[in-house]
Order: sequence, then C-alpha cells, then structure tokens
Amino acid sequence: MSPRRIDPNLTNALLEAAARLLAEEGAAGFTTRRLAAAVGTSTTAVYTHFGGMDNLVRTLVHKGFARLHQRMSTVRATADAVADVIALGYAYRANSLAHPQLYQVMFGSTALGGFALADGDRQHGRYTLEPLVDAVARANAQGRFRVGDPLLVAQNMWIALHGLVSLELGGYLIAPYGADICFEAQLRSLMVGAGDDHEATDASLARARRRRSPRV
Amino acid sequence: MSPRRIDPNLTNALLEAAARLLAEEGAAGFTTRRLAAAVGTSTTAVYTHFGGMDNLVRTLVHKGFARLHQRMSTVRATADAVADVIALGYAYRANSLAHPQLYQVMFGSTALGGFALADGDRQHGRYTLEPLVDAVARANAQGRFRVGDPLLVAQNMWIALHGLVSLELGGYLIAPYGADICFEAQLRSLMVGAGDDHEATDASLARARRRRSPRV
DNA sequence: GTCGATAAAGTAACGTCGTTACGTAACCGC
DNA sequence: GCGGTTACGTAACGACGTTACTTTATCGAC
Repeated sequence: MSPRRIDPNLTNALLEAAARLLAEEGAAGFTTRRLAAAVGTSTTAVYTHFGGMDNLVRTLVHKGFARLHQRMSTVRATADAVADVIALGYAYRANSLAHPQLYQVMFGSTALGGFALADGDRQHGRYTLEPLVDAVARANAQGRFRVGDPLLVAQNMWIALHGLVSLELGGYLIAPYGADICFEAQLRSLMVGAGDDHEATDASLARARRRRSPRV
Repeated sequence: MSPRRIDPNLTNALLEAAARLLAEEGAAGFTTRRLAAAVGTSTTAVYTHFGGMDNLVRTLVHKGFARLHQRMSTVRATADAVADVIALGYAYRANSLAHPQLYQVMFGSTALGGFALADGDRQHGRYTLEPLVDAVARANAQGRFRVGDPLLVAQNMWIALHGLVSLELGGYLIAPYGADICFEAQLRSLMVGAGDDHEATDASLARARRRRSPRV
C-alpha cells in the first residue's frame, strides 16, 4: 500500500518550459498541448502536477512576484533616499521589460489559458511595495518629501510606473515622446509632486542613473 | 447580373450584440458562436460583414475611442485651466469604469478573440489627448503650470491615469487605499508635479468636483 | 413581370483547444 | 517478490475559430 510518487523533475521541467513558452511564443502560443510536447510528456501531466492550466499559470505568477520583490530588494538604501526611490523605479521597469509577457499576466492584462487572478494573487503585488514604502519614508524623514502616509505615496508611484510599463509594452508610447523620455519625465514629476524641488530631484536622478545595473 | 446586398441592419445588430456580450459576459464568453446565436444568425455572418472576429473587435475598439474622445470633449474650457485638467481626469476615469471590458481591450490589456491591436489602432488613443493637451497648455499660460512641452506633460498624466484605471479594473487597489483615494491623491501629485502649488490645486480640485456629471 | 447572375447567409465540416474517463505500468512498503 | 496506490499515456468529448460548399434572396436587364 504505497503509491507512486510525483516526479519533481517533471514539475520543474513543466514550469521552466511554461516560462520559456510564454516568453518566446506569447500568450497566443501558450497551450497545454504545446507545453506537454515541449517537455516530452502528455497533457495529463499538467493536471496531476498542477491540477489544471490555471494553477500552473498561478505558480508562474507567484514566481514572477517573488523575482520582482527580490529585484527591488537589491536596491540598497543610501544617504539619498530620493535617489533610492528613483533606483527602485528603474529596477521595476527593467524587470518588467525583461519579462514582458509575464508582466502582462501578473497584472491582469493578459488572460492566459483561462487563468484568472484570484484575490490572493493580487496581494502578492503589495509586499513588493515594501522597499518603495521604506524609501519614501526615509525621503520624508530627510525632508525631501512632504507627504502624509508613505504607503499611499508609494502606491501612487507604483500606479504611475505600472501605467508607463503597461502602455510601453502595449506599444502606445512612440515618437516623439517614447517610453524612455516619458519615464524620465514621470520620475521627475513624481518626485516634485511628493515635495522635492527640481534641482534636488535632478541631482538624485543623476545619482540613481549611475547606480543602474549595466545589464538591461 | 446584380448581386445581393449586405444587410446594414444585421451589421448594426452584430455590433450592438457584440458590445452587449462583451460588457455582460466579459472576454471569456465572447465567442463567435454565442454572438451569432444572440442575433439569431449564423457564424458566417461575422465573416461576410467584418471578415473575421478580429475586425469586428477592431470596430468596437474604434467606437470606444470615439466615445472616449467625445466624452473628453464635453469638458468645457473655463477660467481655471487646472480645474479643467482635473475634470478631464474625472471624465477619463468615469468613461473607463462605465465600459471596463472594452477599456481593457482598447489598451491591449485583454486579448479578445485573437484580436491584436495594430499600430493604427493605437494611434486612435493619441487624438483623445487633444483636450488634455489644450488644458495643460492653458494652465501653463495662466502661470499655474511650469512645464516645457504640454504634450509631454499631458501624455504623462494620461499614463498615470491609465495606471490607476488599469489597476482599479484589475482589482489591485483595495483598502485602506482604494481607487477613489488613490485617484484623488494622484491628481494632486500630478498638478503639483506640473508646477501648481498645493493650495491652488485644492481649490481647483473642489471646483472640478462640483462640475462632475452626477451620473457615474 | 420574368429571368439570371451575383453574393449573402446557412450547413456542415476541419483542426485545435482545455479537460477528463479509462487503461496501464511504475513505484514503494511490506 | 507482491500488492496496492497512483502517476502517466491514450483517446475521447464538447467548444472554439474558420472555411469549403450549398442554398436562397435580391436587383438589373429585358
């Protein structure tokens, strides 16, 4: 009376193939059959390992949030908290552009294989804000920002960043004001809107730009 | 040698049923077969009238942009250009919330029946900005804003608004800082970020709120 | 008013999709 | 090694978008 066990290698292979399939083929080519063919198994494996295509996608989304959180956490706190906020903005956009298809699934933009975000999934987006909330609070303490609740301000910055990335991925931001220009202008507006003055913002922006990780 | 002509009534019936189907059932229930059943015809009618499901959706998207443009154009220019900008923000959000499913299709969030936005479709989003660009330019002339190019600033406001509406429709903005609170806070930040001072922004915000159309 | 050409609209099929009942065979505890 | 449990493969089902093929409605020429 001892059952056969699930093969963890197959679970990982499915996840990796799914991530690759989504990144390379997009949501259109993301089908159960193609996924099974890619790992050399049958479509039923998706059900024994994940209980359905939507749960597999849910796992991908959770991993995406974890990676975003990790990427944001690599931004170290410095003496210039506004530069930290800007650096977090750079990190957010860089991570999104590195995984555009997954980003659109994570934020409800793209429906993927009947996958619909549950309330619990959306909450994963919230702890990602922690580093940003912290940086905003420090900028407040340093007298650069003049805001009430750092959480509210951080959330609004996130909203604006998401708007930019979302429209950039959708191809809506074109010449003469492409995504790069809009992004820089938006960062400036966000800092000034939070209470910083123009000169200090420009200095912090230059400082944050120097910190940017060289790889895109 | 005289052919049979297309029935315009059927074309309109398809469009209206498609809009209703999308609004009521969402993208999941939006299928060729259900659409045909709703208007009491067969699925081939979609092909003779539109050449495919994607072109029908494209027509819906174009109508959505036209309606958004019209809605934005109803915001009249007043002596308080900042209040006009805020009123345009209200109008944008109100229109989006009135047609949430269509909004997500218009801005590339939701893939609908194999429909993919073409470059030309995305350009429809640009002339929608015209009233906003005008209001920003007037706020600049009134000394309320201190911005370079009104188009760039208007575009950034649009980006932030889209981020808010997008996350609101996705259900990401919840207590304690729900969509309403974030929206107000974001409007303030945008005005201040564009050069206005806090007191003047609050006055314009109150003025714009009074102008809001009573219906949601 | 009748007829014929032309195309709109209906029928039915094809291939693909997600999902699932069923059969098989691999695994672990004894 | 044996037996029970279950992962996995096979094959099917219903629904999807799309399309050859058929039918039928329509309008101009006479």
